[in-house]
Amino acid sequence: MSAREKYWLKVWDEKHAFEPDPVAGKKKVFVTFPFPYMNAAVHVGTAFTASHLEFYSRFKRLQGFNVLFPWAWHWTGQPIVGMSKRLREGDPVVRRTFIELDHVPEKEVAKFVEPEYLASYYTKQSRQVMKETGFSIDWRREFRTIDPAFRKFVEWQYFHLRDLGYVVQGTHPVVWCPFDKSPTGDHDRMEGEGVSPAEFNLIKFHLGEFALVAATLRPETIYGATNVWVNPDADYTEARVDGELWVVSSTSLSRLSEQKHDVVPVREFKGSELLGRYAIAPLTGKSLPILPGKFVDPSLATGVVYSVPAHAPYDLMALRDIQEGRVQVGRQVKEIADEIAPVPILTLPGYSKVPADDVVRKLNIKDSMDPNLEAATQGLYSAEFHKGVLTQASGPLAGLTVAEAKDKSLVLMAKTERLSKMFELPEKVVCRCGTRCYVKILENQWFLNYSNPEWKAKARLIIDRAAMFPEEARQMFYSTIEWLNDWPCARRSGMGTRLPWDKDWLVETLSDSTIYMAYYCISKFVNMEKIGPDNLTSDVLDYVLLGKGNPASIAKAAKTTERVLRDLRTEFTYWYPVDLRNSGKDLIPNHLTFFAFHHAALFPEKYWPLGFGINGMITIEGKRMSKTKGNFVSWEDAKKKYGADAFRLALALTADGMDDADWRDRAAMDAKEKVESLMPFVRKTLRSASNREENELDSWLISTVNGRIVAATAAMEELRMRRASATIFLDIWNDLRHYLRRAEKPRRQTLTEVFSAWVRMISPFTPFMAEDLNHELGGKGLICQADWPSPRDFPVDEEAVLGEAVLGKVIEDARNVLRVVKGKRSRLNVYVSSDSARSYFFEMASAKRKKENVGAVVKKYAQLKIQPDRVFKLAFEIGDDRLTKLLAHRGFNEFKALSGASGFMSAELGIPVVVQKAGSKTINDPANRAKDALPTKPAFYLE
RNA sequence: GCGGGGGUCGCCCAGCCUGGUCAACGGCGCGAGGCUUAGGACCUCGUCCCUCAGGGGUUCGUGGGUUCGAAUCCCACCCCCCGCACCA
Repeated sequence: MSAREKYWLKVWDEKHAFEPDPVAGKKKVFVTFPFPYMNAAVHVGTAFTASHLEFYSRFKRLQGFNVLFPWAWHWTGQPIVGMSKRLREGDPVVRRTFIELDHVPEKEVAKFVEPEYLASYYTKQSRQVMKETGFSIDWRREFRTIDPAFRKFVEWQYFHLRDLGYVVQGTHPVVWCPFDKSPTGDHDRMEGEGVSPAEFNLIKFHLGEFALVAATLRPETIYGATNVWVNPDADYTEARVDGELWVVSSTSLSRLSEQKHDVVPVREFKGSELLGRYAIAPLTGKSLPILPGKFVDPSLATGVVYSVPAHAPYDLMALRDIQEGRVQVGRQVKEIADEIAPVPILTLPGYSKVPADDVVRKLNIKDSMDPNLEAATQGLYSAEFHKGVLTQASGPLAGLTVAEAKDKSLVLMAKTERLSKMFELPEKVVCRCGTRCYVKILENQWFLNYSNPEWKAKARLIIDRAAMFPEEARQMFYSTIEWLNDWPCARRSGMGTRLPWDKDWLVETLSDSTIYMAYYCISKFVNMEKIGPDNLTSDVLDYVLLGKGNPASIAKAAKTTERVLRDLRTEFTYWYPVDLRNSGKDLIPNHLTFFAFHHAALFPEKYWPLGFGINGMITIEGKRMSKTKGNFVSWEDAKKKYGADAFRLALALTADGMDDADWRDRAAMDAKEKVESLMPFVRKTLRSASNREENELDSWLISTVNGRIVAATAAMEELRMRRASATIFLDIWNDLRHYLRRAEKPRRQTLTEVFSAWVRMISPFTPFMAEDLNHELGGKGLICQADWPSPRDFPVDEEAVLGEAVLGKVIEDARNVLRVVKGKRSRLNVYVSSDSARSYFFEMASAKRKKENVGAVVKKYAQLKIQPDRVFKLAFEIGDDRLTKLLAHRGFNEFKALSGASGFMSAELGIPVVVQKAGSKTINDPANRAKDALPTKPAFYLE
């Protein structure tokens, strides 16, 4: 960190510049960021998202608002604990992450076996780097989500949600790790990402007094069943399940019992024992032989399936394996199998009667072990589902589509009690701990009832009313609200707050972070030790957050003072609602929408959030950021490498709206150079300035700055930081360059005015440099407490703007001519249009505009010999806006503007330029070109 | 599959809502010149094709359409990215 940075940090700190308290009558802005999770230090992605709030905060402060930008740290949940645990178990990958990627000293890593130490280390480091980057955060309100006082706040929230009926209990299938004794989410899996429980139909085939229970996802194919498959090598069990006698694979018993089936095993035997026996199918009543199928996985559902060779490639190939002797079976079984022919049950356009045969041929599949069978199955199932129609062979299902037949077959089988259900994972899932997962039905789980239509409606209302930056994000919120179902809001493990009425459960991490912005109003008092966790009773929080109850008696009961309670209430009612919450777009489908839901549930409308800012995700040099791939830039690395100001500016210039931001070293280095050269540029410019009268060029610069202020202000208001910072750093800089090139002598007064505005405009982005520059320019006080420039102080002089625009166009045209015309040239004559040509043009243009007949005008100026279509063409080229301005400023003296710049033109074009006015008597016009001149379009003659 | 966002002149990207001032902003890269002992930085000009008077031609994923006029509006299609839940 540089000495200057240290100095200004100290000054801001001493002045308490970013520690706002309620000020009655002063308008406020309350901005928040979704706290970062502390299993790692903050990175450039965090910085990018947070920087929007930082720039916005500083901007709003300059606009005179009382701005609160607080910060906190998320410790709740599984990953911190998980990393600690893996470290304790000696996992080398975790250790390497800490040491090589996060640069944590060995000595510290040793202590990371304690999860809270791990989190506190990263918290400390993150806080430090954020401070050094100059983030204007009120650190007095900082907290962690496991702080005792915060826990009281979460408990309060959950009591209320339960009372309101938004927390409900339910039963639900989950992917379960028997070792961790916990649901295994996508991110916790070694294998099987994206796999979720599917509901299998269990179809009972009568086998004497038993039911041989086959599992299927395609019950509508029952009429095409030709046999039943069991794995001859696997163990099967006769068991009493829910009071019935079932035959299923032995391994399925434990899973059935996890799914609330009542299971009592009776006798275990090998699958081969079943071969050659017959089982009676439901609906069809057909007696089907039981055949050996090695492809049958005993650990998938019941380990029994029925065979539909006409429509299932696996079944077809398994059957042929036996028929064609590729699989050795007993003679009796072989004879049975030889008798079996596929039974088609549906028609599929573009396929033969036996579609399974078509696909098998097409993919050149040889036997039932062929790896292409999976793809064949997928393809055929999907085709049949969308285009298949059941035939007469399917009896009552005839004429139905597959989807319809599926439903009807299930209804029919349920009627005859030949149907049961079981959840199963369609693919293998392995937990990070290495244990194979299965489906468990969890009972009495706690859910947030997001499916509740009234709650949804209220959440939608928040989105309807809130400001949204960018606007496109709004639709994503609406879709999320529609799609959101009940959310399990409690877990068994990790850090966090216990459900106050059911201490076996911890409030899940996303669910404890929905209204915590309100807690920033309380944490200030907790950190100042004006109130402690023990004082934060339900009644106290009811009073502070909802205004309920009598503060005097509540204070007494809670062993605190009425004064403190009233201050807390004032704090809350002053800052709330949240004016702006900014985050990456990845949080829309969960956190941000939860945030809306919970505010809708707990607070009156006047405290509902008012604004959402959404930005894209960050990539590094065009690639997704990933620690394991080494494609990772920490906040600290970036800040150290480029310096605080340049890092901030680079963040601002990266992206706008929901576009993904690409972090490039090259661009950041560029920003660094800009930042470093700004001060020398200002110094040099001022040294070259003199005191003189204001001229047209000064008016032009002032007018231009007016437009820049308007544009930058609008962009800041909409959180378009790239546009704002580009206007401020690139456009204004270019304007100044143009001014300096044009001006023979830059005017000190003009420059001072522009620099004064400029330094304030750059300050949200590069606050350290802005303070330095302000100091350099002799500004008093702190720039972070100055006023945002007003366009009113930079009046627009339309004629000066016109003059500069015409000059630019003339130079461009002249360059074109000079480029194209070869040969000797000694000077360029520029003929500004005559007064009569001018009048002609204006009269024509306004007549056309008023849709009047132009004939009279043409006649009136006939002696000028200017073709009317030239006039229209020029009017068209000039464009509506500028034409309006020209018509409004007929006094604009084009000759004066251009002749005043003849020296400049000569220098720019590298050839002497002589500006003359057409129609004057002394004009030098050997080629008779002057008559062609029109307003803003002078004629040229190259000598 | 569902939902959202995109495809622009070598690269990154602005413009699209509110059609014409768009051969299309800005940055990078590249070329020329200036400045400099030199390099870097900085400044200027150029960077789709053609053009000896400010002009012309062909462009904004593909194919249609609306319009006097489309990168911008409508339709269809192709391609890319992101999210899809018991988890931060």
